[in-house]
Amino acid sequence: MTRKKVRLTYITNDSVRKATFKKRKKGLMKKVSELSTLCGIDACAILYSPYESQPEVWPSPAGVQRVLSKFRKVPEIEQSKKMVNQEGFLSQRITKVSEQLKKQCKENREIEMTQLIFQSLIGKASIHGLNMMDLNDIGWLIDQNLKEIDKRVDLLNKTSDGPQASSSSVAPMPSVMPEATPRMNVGDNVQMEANTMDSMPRQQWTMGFGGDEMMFPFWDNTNVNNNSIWSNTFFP
Amino acid sequence: MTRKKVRLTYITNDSVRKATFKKRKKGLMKKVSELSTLCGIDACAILYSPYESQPEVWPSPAGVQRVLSKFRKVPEIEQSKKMVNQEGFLSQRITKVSEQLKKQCKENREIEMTQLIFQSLIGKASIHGLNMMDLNDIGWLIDQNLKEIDKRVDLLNKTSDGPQASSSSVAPMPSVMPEATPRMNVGDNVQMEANTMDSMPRQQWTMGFGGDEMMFPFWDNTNVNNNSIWSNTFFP
DNA sequence: ACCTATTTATAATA
DNA sequence: TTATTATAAATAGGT
Repeated sequence: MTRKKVRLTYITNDSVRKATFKKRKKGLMKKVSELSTLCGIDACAILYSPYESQPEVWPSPAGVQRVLSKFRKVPEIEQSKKMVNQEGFLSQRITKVSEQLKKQCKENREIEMTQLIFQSLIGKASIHGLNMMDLNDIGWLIDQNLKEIDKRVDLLNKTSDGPQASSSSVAPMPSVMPEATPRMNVGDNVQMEANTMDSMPRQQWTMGFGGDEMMFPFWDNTNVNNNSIWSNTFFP
Repeated sequence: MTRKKVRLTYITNDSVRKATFKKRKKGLMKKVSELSTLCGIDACAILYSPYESQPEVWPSPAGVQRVLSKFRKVPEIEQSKKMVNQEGFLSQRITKVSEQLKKQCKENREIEMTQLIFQSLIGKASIHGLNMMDLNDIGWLIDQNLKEIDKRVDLLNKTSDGPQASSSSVAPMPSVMPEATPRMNVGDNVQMEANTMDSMPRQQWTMGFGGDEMMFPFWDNTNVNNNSIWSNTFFP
């Protein structure tokens, strides 16, 4: 897990696999040891490797036997109860990584749109010709920024009433970093699950619409929320 | 292991211990899973916690049973052979950390002595009044630096014979960093083992002695190497 | 539960 | 193989 993000796949190169095994075995044993010490629990680990004829265990043969006898006393059906089996473990991870992916996509989207806004402001790009989805998101972003600004203005007004307005009571301005580039670190072997977005109708700023009314009310609201050219999986 | 280096001791605070258990259990299971996948080996882990009535295992009850039956076939005596038992594991770690400690002390010593030299050169300190051990080490350090310089001079002379002496063929000068401060990261609960130093007689520069002869040859060489005011556990 | 400053683990390399 | 180094991952303490 360094120099490169590791691909969670069988290592075909023999020497690399052996080296990895040695390193990770050591790390794993250390982890078991630490967990056992820190939390005062009974634990054991057993590893079979092609490099040793005998299994390698933690904490000791006797310790393993003790834990095992404890384990065997429990009926099979009971065992499955609170157990972390491989399938459950993997589906948990898939869910989690999918969430990460969604979050990352959203972040990337925000950076891209912010970039676009800045490019526009310095005349290096134009928002003319953008599609509705992009415009919508840009509007949303600008809205957010305006809200932020309002909040800060309020805060400053309030704090300046006091005898000694401590500047530290004001949250630091979020940096927008026009030079930032989108990141996409999702190299994991995970399929994005079906779109489960919860995008909501939102107020528009770019179009000059105010209040809570929807723009283009002649559109079907139930469809606006899902899979239309106006919305996407990114915001809010 | 973050925000603070963790003390490898039973966590007395209940809520903290539980939180730590949850986090580390997750991490451990992930590690076992990865090791199994990456290296294609059979492995299992079993944890007993006061938080669940049943043991928590990886990869699955069946998987555990399979590994266990394999394990139980091996005679007890054989099991101990290549096994990483707790005692062996800990003594391995102690040895390793002791080595780290020694290395760190040596590094600190080198930084201190280098600092002293620089302080001397800019008139902020004087080497007068130092004890023999310090002087000896300083001499050794200066020797090393001189050797380094000679090596570089040789290299430059050689490379400048060629038509295009690539400067990249010359190793970068080691930075001595007069502002560096000694580090001491050894907070582990490890006792430094008995001094096993292998310090050797060395040439002196500071005293103006040249060649291979020892200074003060009337001293017993066999004692000079170990536990004298002339030498310590640091250099070489 | 989430966040982030740090510590650890470790992949690639020498 | 062992050591070093640059990065990714784990996680302690805090919100």
